[in-house]
Amino acid sequence: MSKQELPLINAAAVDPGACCAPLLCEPLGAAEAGELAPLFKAIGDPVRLRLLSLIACHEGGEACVCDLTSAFDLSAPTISHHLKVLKQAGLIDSERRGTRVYYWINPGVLARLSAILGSRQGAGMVSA
Amino acid sequence: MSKQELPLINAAAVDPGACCAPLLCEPLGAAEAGELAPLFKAIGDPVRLRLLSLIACHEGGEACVCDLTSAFDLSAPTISHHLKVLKQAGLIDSERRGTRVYYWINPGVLARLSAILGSRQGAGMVSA
DNA sequence: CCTCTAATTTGACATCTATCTAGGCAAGGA
DNA sequence: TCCTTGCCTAGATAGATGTCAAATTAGAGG
Repeated sequence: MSKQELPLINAAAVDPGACCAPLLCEPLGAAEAGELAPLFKAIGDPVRLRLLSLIACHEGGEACVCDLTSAFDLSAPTISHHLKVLKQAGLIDSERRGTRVYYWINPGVLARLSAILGSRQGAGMVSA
Repeated sequence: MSKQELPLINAAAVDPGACCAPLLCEPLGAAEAGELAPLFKAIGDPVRLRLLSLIACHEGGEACVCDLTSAFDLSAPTISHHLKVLKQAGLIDSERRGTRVYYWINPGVLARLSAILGSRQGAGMVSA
């Protein structure tokens, strides 16, 4: 049915020079998959996806926990838990400043994930 | 610390015309997050990530279950289960041909995810 | 009609996860 | 020193998830 749409992607995948979407290029090894999957898993939760977005879009590229908590109907410990998951996955980083803790996005990781899913673009151009 | 790297991303985010990385552009709404998260969750498992890659890279852009099962140290029902998850997420599609069932990738969905994570490129160009 | 192969469904089980309440720790101000 | 604010940790619990063995369906041939 939708097989007719595949050539477009595969054309990019076969491209020898700029080939950079492993997922569509060559079969992902078990090791690589074991490395990548936890990253996708981390953003595979609505709360964490929104947290990531809120942090990225917040003024100055960083947000304190109090800003984030107020955006959800969840308890503070729950938000804290999700932030921990994102941080352990390497998607965000944090720093305590006075009484507050600020979080910001680790932009390279997101770009890498995008490149892996995309057919080609976004690999080299975004990271730098 | 890594705040110095953000402006690049944000520059793209502020771009009024081509702005298409919601996650980095504007805070993701709960509804959108609830729609996107299951997709990331589906690829947030090493086995499913490899399955997706195996299918995409297989000759002809499609693979039968027997090809896939042999690549893992898992029982057939388990593979079947993961394929079902991927299919229900809309990432793959399938068709029975004789005694075998063939799976292929739904390329638009992957491109969309890539665009959402990427800072800009890959949004409009891949979908067509 | 029986059998063989390919794939899925069912049911069970152990593990993981999201969430909460209660309590603790750190920084700053009275 | 004591209180207040901001955030995290610990422990508990209900529900989701990954896996397998056993049973079931679907197609192709004897």
